[in-house]
Amino acid sequence: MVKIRLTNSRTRKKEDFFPIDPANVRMYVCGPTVYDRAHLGNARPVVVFDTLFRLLRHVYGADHVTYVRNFTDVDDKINAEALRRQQAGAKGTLEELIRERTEETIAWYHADMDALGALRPTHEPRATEYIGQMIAMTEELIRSGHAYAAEGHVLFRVRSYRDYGKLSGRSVDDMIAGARVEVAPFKEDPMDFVLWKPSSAAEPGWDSPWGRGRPGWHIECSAMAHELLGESFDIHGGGLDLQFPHHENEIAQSACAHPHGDFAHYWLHNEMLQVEGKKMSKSLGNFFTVRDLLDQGIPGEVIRFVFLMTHYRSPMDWTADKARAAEATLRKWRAASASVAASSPLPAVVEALADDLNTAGALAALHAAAGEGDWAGLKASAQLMGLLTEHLGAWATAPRVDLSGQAERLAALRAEAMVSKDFSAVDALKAALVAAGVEVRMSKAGVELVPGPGFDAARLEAIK
RNA sequence: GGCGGGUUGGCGGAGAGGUUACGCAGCGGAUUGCAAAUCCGUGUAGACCGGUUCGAUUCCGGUACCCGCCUCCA
Repeated sequence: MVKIRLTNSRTRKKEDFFPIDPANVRMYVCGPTVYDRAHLGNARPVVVFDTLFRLLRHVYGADHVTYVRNFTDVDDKINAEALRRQQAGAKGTLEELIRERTEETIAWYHADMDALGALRPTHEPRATEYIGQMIAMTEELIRSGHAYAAEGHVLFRVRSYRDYGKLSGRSVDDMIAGARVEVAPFKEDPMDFVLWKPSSAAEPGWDSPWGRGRPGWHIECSAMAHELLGESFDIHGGGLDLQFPHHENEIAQSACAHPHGDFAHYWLHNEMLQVEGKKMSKSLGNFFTVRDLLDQGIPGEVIRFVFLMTHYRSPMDWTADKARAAEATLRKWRAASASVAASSPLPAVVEALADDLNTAGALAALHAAAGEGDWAGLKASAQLMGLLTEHLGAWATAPRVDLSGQAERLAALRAEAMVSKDFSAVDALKAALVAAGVEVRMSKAGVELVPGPGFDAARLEAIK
């Protein structure tokens, strides 16, 4: 059995991974809020944890891993978008427009993440389908004294959980000193956070013991993880920005509501994404979605490769340069392994992945395999990482065009030129072919024409 | 202010207390009418200052700089 080691944010150490039940390894990852297209930053945890999912399936068996990633479909940005549509004349109630918006966004999300070669998780629960469980959990927290109702809200009593702040290395008192917390008259303590809040008529709401309202953000993950994975499970993942307060709050709620469980054993956090050295933000004009890149003709497989070039715990810089390098490598590997059947993943690749998901090291092992001409091993290993798979490969398939006529013509001109020593006609045709995106290979053996990345059939037609 | 992370050769980016990372680019060569593609060869890097050690880029301490979170943006 391959020994997996993971850096546990909770202990800040790299630890051997021991699942609670090897027959059912369980992982929960915080998913997107479905109000708009996923931007590139959203895609990083998807690829990171997809890679971990694939590794776990490889080690424990495909049927022995349960991966849950939620859709947050209760959110003020969704409400705002639905309201905007209604005011713009869209038909339907607010609830219908919200549902419409989230359905649409989820479909986009699936399409975009599929394009990155991410497997669908075992379960993709939507917050709106677990409101009952959230209410039940909130009631339990009130009953056990960890939460209190006030003015239609229910708040978690942070001081009632001794270990609050442990995951992110903060103390409640330090945080109060920072004083960047929402102060509300009904809070016992400024750090207390919302489990339930009242909804106005213009907001979606559900009936509850505290009146019509909606859940706070953090409770959904605790409720869904409990429902689908149990009181204790193996891995909880997400972006580093979620470590505080989101994950801290999840732990507090879950630990207090289910004192006999210990929630997640291993916490994994991926570092953030940057673009050309800067944080991606709308104000800097470097904000873009996964779909934007795909529409520009950058294949999802290339995006995935670029992500895997950097270890998940380091900030990753997206650059056009890296995309170019990744595309060149993938083209080479795809061409070389196209007609080869995948064997089994190389030990060096599996070991690199098992060592805290060292994807950069795994890619290096792939390069080594390429150097040795082990295309069967390379293909199997790359596929373990979600690369060189069937369904991602369409972009790299050379256009099916018959270039034999041009090739014969070029060969004839060349043969003449060899005698006359006047190569101008040969060079002119070659230049035209290159301009049309055709790779021209001439050797003693003959002339070979291969459609390249920028192949342009129209320009080829123009050559006569 | 609090907490956390980082600083590796032209660029990207890993591992390992002492032996070539790797990729891209570059350079040299083979090959080619010239190229392209391919192949071969080629790089005394480790922010700074101390400490531990026979030996540190790798461990420990400090300094500088950068970044993230604490503002429901992953």
